[in-house]
Amino acid sequence: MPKVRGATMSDVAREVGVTAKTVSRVVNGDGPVAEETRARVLEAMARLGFRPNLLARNMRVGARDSTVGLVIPDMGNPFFGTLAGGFETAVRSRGLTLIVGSSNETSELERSLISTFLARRVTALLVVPSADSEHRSLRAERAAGLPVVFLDRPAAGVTADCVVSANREGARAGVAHLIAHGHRRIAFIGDSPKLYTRRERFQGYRDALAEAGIPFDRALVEIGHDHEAAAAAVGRVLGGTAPATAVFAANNFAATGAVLGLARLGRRDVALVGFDDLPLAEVLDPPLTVVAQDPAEIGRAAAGLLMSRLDGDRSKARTVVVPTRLVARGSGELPAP
Amino acid sequence: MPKVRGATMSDVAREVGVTAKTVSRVVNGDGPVAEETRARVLEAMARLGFRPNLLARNMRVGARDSTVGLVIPDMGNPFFGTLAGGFETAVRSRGLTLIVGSSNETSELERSLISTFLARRVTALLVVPSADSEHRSLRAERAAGLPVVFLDRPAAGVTADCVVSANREGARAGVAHLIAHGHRRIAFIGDSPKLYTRRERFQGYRDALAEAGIPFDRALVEIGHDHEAAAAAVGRVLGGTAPATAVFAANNFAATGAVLGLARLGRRDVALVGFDDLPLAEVLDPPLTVVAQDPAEIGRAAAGLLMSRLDGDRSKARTVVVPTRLVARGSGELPAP
DNA sequence: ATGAAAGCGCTAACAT
DNA sequence: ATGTTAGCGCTTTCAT
Repeated sequence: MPKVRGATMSDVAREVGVTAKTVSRVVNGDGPVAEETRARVLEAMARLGFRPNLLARNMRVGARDSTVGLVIPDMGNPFFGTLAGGFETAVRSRGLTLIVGSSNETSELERSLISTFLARRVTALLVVPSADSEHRSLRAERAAGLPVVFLDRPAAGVTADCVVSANREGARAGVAHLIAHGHRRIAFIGDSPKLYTRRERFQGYRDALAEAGIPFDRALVEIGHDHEAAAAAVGRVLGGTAPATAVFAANNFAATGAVLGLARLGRRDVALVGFDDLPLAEVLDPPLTVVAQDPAEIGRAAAGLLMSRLDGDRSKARTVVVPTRLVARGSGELPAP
Repeated sequence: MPKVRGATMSDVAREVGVTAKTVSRVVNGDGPVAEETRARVLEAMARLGFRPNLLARNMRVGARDSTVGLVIPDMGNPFFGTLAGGFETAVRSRGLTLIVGSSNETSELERSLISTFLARRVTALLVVPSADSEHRSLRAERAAGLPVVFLDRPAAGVTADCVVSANREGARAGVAHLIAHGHRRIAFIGDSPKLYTRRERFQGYRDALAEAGIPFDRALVEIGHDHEAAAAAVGRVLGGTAPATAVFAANNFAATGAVLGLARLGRRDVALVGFDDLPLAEVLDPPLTVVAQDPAEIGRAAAGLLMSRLDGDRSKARTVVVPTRLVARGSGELPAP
């Protein structure tokens, strides 16, 4: 294993015939340094390929590591990727670097990642909590002043800052859109009810029905964890004596599954609104109407929350709700028969 | 700004009435410690909420920081996200943490990120180089033993390990697939020729034509940087006196643009093969045939390369080519008229 | 304008 | 089985 040790300040100092402290002054531009000395130091730095060791600096200064730890379920999911990107861009100017890990929605990996991040003395912690995790252990860290923000879903076990989408209101708006086009039999296809986002969106669905005075029908509620399950669910809600005329798909998989299911059935008369946008939504036939989330904004909001905490804001935990936006493209505007 | 300073080994030691070194022994389980001492140390650690400071440890041990710096153009792009995920999973067991930054395809941000990572003394550096960047400055780091791997595209200025998709061969296979279905007038819609991946894929396109003895026709080559441009390009190659009967879309945008363009023209008779898979490919009508890349495998391959370097492999720079896979779904199997 | 000494939190290499 | 000393690379605090 090669020693990758680079030149240190002392190395540079020795070259020039000064002390490490002088080099430090040149590097950080604080104390006064003679022009000629500075020049020679800079020259030696360049010649030796010196890079100041940021970790040693942080340690001596007593600062935490200039990183923010982010735990997301899956880096390949563009929702979380975009969120991370929005956050990173927003904190970059503050000199913070993003360190990420994916939990695969398991509480074990999540715990282990958080633990690593804390051992690294991250400046702040951002977590998309997995379904079954709890975070009592973070109370002490929070009490000690470590900013903690939960993303996309609130956490169990701690009260902490949190940024979520307007799931309930977004779903309400999506379903109201279908109702406005004359539908009264609207199916809901979503995740398992144990998921926070599904519960919220389901509430929004019921809100919209209630507002319009449409009775709730259990038979129109289906679970579809993946494409195929959702496609099958579409078949069920479209059958029976009082079939649905419209579908509200409460997540990405449900939406694409619904598209697939409708295509297989050759049904071009069923209205469809999905929750969360898809890159190909507009090339579908008909183009898919969705309730779009704004993951980059969730990241930015988290960054804002975090930075205000770093600036000394000790007020009680806040929850930021990031608005969704109804994007009407065609599939949701099919009229009721 | 709150002091988030946690308990140190000395704090724990003082509590128990031993020396820091003893606590260190307990934490790292190296030297011998009396059962009773160990118990009391553990108790004190728990009580004080002690977390060993990994950064201080790495510094003292003379190890580099246990992170790998990864520079990608865009975290929201699932290709890079999946790549990062594949890498992260593969190196996790080695105790390496991923630190990421996005360059937005700009050489300035890329340079700045690399610089930050080097200042943090990352264990290794992974870069998806932006088009106009050059990395001469990394020669010294490489020479000093820092593992550097370029991803998706080779870099200018340094010879280093590199992992890329089988762009040329993949494109060749995709176009050959169209030829096998009787097409002889096959359009190529892709990025600007200054991009490495486009150049490779274009070569593959020409390889396939040459193999089949089909003359190359400049008029069938179009640039489409985004959906709309690609959709428009489709219109052009389908017009004229000798229109295309099939389209090879050399990237994601070109592929979705082509789908859009064909839909707008109401053309269901034109065969289409895209390069790089899409989550919705199978719900399109007809389902989209693609040459799928394997971003997770690119990440894993990079991890493998990297770890062998960390294990002392000093052999000359290697380039790993990750195979692509033709996924026939329907759009590519439409027969030539 | 520059330097000397001490120490951030931890551990290597010795003691004892 | 435990403690001492020194020092990783840097910066603080005081000198000079």
